[in-house]
Amino acid sequence: MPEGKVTSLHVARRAGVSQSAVSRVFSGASASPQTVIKVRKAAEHLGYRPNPLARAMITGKSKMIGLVVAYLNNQFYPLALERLSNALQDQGYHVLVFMAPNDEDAVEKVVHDLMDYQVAGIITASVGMTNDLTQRCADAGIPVVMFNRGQDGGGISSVTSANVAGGARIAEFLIAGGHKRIAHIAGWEGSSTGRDRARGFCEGLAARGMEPVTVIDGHFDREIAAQATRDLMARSDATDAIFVGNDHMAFAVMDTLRGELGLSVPKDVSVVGYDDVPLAAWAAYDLTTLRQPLNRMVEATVDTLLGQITDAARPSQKIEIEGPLILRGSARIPEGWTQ
Amino acid sequence: MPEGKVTSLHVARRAGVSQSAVSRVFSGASASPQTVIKVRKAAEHLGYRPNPLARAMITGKSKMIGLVVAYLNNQFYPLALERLSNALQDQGYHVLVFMAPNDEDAVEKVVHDLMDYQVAGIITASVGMTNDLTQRCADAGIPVVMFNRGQDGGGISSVTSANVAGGARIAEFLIAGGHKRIAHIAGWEGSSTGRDRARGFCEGLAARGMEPVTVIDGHFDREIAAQATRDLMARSDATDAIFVGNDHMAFAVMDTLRGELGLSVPKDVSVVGYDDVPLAAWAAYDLTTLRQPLNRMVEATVDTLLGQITDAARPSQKIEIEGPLILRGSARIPEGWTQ
DNA sequence: CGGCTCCCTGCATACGTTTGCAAACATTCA
DNA sequence: TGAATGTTTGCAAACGTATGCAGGGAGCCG
Repeated sequence: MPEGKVTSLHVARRAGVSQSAVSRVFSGASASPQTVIKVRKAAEHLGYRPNPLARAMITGKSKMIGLVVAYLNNQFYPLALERLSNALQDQGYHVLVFMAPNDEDAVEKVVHDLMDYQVAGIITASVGMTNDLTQRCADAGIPVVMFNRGQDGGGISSVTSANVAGGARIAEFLIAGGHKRIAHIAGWEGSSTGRDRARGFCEGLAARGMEPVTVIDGHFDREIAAQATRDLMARSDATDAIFVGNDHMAFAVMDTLRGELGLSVPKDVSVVGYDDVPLAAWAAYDLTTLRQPLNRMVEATVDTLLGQITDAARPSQKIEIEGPLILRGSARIPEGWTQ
Repeated sequence: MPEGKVTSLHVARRAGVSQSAVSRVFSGASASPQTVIKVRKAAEHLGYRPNPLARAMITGKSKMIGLVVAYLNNQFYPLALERLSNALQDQGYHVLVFMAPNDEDAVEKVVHDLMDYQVAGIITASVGMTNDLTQRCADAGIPVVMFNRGQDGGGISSVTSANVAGGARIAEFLIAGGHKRIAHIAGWEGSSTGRDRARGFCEGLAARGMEPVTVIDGHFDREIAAQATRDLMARSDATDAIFVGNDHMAFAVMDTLRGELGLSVPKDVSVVGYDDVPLAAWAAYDLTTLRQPLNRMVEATVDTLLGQITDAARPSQKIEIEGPLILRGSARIPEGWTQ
């Protein structure tokens, strides 16, 4: 059995061929059947494994995908990470994870680090990028896909759920449920996701001649959402329904309503979230929410990214995936409501 | 401004020195102050950044740490990942994430992939490794630290909380609370963590002349824990307290007790978990649990790993960190109980 | 049988760094 | 002033792979 490192040269010697031949066998270039057999056999005997770093040096592209993510306390993102990583592993790629606070400089620094590693592509989740930065990635030949966030500007790919439609759907649902004073604790206004859901929701209400009691920015943060709930319920006009910009905040809203204010959900107030993270289905919350189809979003993200990696000319695309409203116990269900 | 790629050679030319000089400046080797200045200036002007892959080729060690993790649905692990990644980023390292089901072959495959990337070290979380495999890593000069899991065999480092002591502490607490029929839904028996907590718990009971009503393996799984709860409560001897092997399962136990069986926690049954993930503090669960000091565990993990990386001779160590019992509303608090 | 094409193959170079070696230089001390 | 010592520096050889190029062989057709 072999010592330390075994290289393509060792394999070549043992197989009685040149190093190039070994390289060609393992990089899928053409080689005669006999050569392939000889090389494979020698390689197996020696326990040879191609060195991906050396390969990356030559080709300029490593088999790594950079994943930039701001935080993992919202259950949605760990799951996305898990699925993304699995899907990419299946395709022979590996995930280099970077945490980056959601500010411009930090993201820029992180992306530079990623470019140093010659990643084949970048996925950002819950993180924004300036158009300037995405342009520089494009110049470097590194495709970028934004996951669960969009960008108005130029040619950057993104995969989101149909947030505007989702917001509108929830408006429709709450109105049908007979709610009269509906409030919205929105996602962070600095994110397309938060803005789109809010817009769809307000448009949905307006289409039926209503408007929200108020819209408060919850910044996707538990504490802020909890405080927003207190403020909201302290007002004189009794709010009877709250659409919360994501599940993570919705849990805080429910905790505040029930635990702190002694209100009943949905008897006193209906609560609807967005995401359908696993926790939403657990009995303690049983949250009615609009599902983001995680599996399909991950699939679309991987497809788009790998597509752009193998075919640099492929144009960027903005993919929106519709998700269903999941009816549970946190919001009154309109009579005769069919999914 | 520079085009495409700028290498150390470009910098060398502009600074009027040799390429080696540039390398020495950036790798921290000795160089005269004037050379350093000339090189730094030229580098900045050109926007030079050393290529970490080329460096890894030569040195045999990349600035990447492999992180192997089985699943991310237990909130504890995403948080650990987040903290680990941040701590390592601060030290100039980056995290290569691999998902691996907890079986021997899969882990072996994944570790080989990691070795191909010449990672400087490996952290496994919620994943076991055979002694044979850790030996091969050691042979390859790659230190391994197991996070939240131990290993009986030889020289492998691990960082866990003091699971035996924690289990015993919970036994003490539940007995002091006057519970008479105490059950344990244990963590996976295949994990040191699960075994140690169970052992400490049983020993703690025994020390006070009690023994558990029953011990069921919950496999760290929600569904299995829920079923265990049903089975448990269907028995004739009314269980009045359950110690659950981690919070993730404890939530399922509470959901089942309250939502499905209509029991009250803690009036009918006290529930105690293990981990103190953020969700445990949320009003909907308000779970009494033994805290694993995540920050200190992460710190110890990073210290140990980086220590072994910089000093290959450093012996492996098994670190146990004690955590406090966090009193909340899911278990009856003994009168006069002081932390 | 000659010429043509086509497929394999080996040679040599390139990728961007680190590092051993020896030459060059500066510094100290006798 | 000369030798001895220590510090910088450049040269060149690695690290392990991919790939353009040209030579060699096989096959086909006339």
